[in-house]
Amino acid sequence: MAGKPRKPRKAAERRTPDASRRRILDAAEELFARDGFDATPTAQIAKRANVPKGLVFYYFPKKIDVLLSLLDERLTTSPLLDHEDVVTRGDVAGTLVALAEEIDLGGRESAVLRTIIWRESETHPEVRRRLAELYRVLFGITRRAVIAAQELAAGHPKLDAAVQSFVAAMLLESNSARVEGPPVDLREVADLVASGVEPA
Amino acid sequence: MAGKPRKPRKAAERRTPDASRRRILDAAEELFARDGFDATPTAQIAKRANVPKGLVFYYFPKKIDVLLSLLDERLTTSPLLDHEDVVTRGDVAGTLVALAEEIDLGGRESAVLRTIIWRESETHPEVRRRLAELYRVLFGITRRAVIAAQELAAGHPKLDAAVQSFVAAMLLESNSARVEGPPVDLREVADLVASGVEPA
Amino acid sequence: MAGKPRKPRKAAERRTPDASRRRILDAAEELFARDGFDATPTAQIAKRANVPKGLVFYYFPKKIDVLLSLLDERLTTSPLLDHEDVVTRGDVAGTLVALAEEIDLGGRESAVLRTIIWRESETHPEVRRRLAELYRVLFGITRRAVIAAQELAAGHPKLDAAVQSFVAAMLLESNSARVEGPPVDLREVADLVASGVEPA
Amino acid sequence: MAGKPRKPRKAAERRTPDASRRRILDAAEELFARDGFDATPTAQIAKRANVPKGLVFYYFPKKIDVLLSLLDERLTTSPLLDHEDVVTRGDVAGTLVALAEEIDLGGRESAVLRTIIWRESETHPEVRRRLAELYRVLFGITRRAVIAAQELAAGHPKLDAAVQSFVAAMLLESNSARVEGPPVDLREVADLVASGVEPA
DNA sequence: AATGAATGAGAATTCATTCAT
DNA sequence: CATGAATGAATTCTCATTCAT
Repeated sequence: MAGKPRKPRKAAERRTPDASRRRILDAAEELFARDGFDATPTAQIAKRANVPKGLVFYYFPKKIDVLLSLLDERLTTSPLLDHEDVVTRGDVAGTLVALAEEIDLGGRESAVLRTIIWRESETHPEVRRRLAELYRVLFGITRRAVIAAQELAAGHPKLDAAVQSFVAAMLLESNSARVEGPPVDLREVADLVASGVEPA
Repeated sequence: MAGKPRKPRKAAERRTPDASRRRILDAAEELFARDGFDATPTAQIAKRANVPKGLVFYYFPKKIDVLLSLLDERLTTSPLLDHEDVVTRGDVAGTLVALAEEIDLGGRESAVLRTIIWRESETHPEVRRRLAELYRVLFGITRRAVIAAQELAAGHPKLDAAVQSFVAAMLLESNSARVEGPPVDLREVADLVASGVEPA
Repeated sequence: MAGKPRKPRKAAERRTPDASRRRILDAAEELFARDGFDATPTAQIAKRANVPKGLVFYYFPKKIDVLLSLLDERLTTSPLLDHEDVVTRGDVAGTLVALAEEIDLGGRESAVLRTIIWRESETHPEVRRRLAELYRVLFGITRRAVIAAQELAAGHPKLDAAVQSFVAAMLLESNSARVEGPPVDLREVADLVASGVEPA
Repeated sequence: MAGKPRKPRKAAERRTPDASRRRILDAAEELFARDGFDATPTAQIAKRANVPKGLVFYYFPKKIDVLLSLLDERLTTSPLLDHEDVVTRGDVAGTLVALAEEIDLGGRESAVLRTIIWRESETHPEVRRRLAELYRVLFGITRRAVIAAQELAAGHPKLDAAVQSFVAAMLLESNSARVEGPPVDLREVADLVASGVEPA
């Protein structure tokens, strides 16, 4: 080791601008997920993305912009939209479980989400705003799924409570797993919640 | 390896040893709660505690030890113990709501808890371990409260789901409020959850 | 984990990259030689090199890397190589004295060497390894010089002892002079040692 | 861990003042030998000596005084005196080898010596002075031993060179072993050196 | 005489950000 | 457009030394 002279780069393997930008976001996503936003130096992002350090700031003037871009660009294409396919008519519990699996807050794809949910929400107002929005989206999706599975639920007085309970359980489950805390059984929670909005 | 000798200063008017230590923990508690662990420099803790910078490290060799000590020493005396008084026999929902108010995850007293729950759990393995323990404690308290309110619930197949749902809701509620996300109505969740474990 | 963002300043008139790095090594060399490794703060190196503090760590992530780089890069170009010119055929003693003068462990050029020989060898395993290597090199050079001066010496049973004695004397001489201890007369030692490997 | 409240001490097991002082010196000797003077905090000395931190400074106002006291008090009682018993009349080489074994610069007893010889001699003028003295003592002992073994050597023109060579070899040997450098064979050096001062 | 809490001047190291090329 | 050297404020942590008790 020990600070050797640096070696010049070949300008040959030039990438398209877009490719570099994506590589940076890819790298940041992994690192933020693994180490958190604060604990990830921009230099490390650049290194993992295999781009020069300056380029990160070329595309994202402030470090927080990397996270913000991640949220903006990868939440819309993320599993947060369109979940018609998970719905099983007449089976609210089954629908909820399928939904949880589809959203998969604990999975690799949701790394960015977990980062902001469990960690960076207070760092920056922009991030906080997006977390609030995320909660809203989760509520919306879940509510729509329940109603799709059980039309009568639409006006049910316990619908909101059911939705809130299940979203809360999904969130807790993803975090509990992460810290090796006591397990949350989403299937059982789904049963409980479903029984609350099912016709007597 | 700290290099050269330094010259000390006059010692200030002596406080009792314990006083200084407590002042440091008090200051840290407030600051961690407000700004988070990483965003709180030890120098600021010292300043707020009105003690010299070095004293923080005299009592807590590593910064993380301040947080750990906070967790160790203030979680047992925290609102996490003894909640017999919130129980209303026969009223599971009422009991849960009272419990939530008593625990008050969103309140000032729980500032440290919130910090680790929502932010520092991944920073340090030690903290993660304590978060897992915290979840376990929350589950335990809630389960005992439900059973105390409704003896029949003890063997109820949905007891676990009910407990998990309500704990999850309490946690989500405290965070949702924090980020100004959509509100969680703990009373309604309590009703839903209670109906799941009540005798038919 | 360095906390909050800091705001940079205007970059000064640009030097060639290599220039800064060399300036740092130059400064470190002088300071390590004069004050020792531990007693030389990186800040002082930067100051003497007339570069900002951060640049030292840009090139040498850890302080020890400065010393290690010094050893790696300035020992090969140091007076430790090629000493054919000091050899006087048939005059082992004269050759040894000339060699000692050439190597000049006590001289300005050998400042870094002296530092690690007499002081930092135990600090860091990396340095220790290099010191062992240095001893080996000194032995090698000295042996080759003796053999070059006296071909018969090649297989002489006392060759090793002669080499070891003279190297030891060179080292002791450089240190004894440094601490104003009793003088070591290398010429006399050379005579003694030479008489041991000369043909009867 | 994490800065627990301190436990009061029983004033019962009071030691004699002298015992504490010696314990401090014992601890310092081991630590200086193992880690070097600079790298050994006074706090660690106190801990290993099992005395309160303040006591170190009670007996030794400055840290350097610990080292200085060590040199003053343990060099006179050290194996540096009286070596009549190692002398074998007529066998200079054997006498030198026996002497080296007796002095045992590489052994545990000489830890302090090694510390100052190889490391701290430049730290403080006081120490440097003592190192010079140490060299002088080593020279004296060795010279006396040689003369005792070989009376004729007293006026021998190569006596000084022989003494210097052997002392140098002893020093190099202890250091070379320490850093796992190439071995120095003191027996062979003794033979070489002895042959230089033996009658033809 | 003994003690351990108190003190603060550094020391090493990190890192977001700038900017000349 | 791209790049990597440059920058310095901020941070954690160390430790000899003092001193009230």
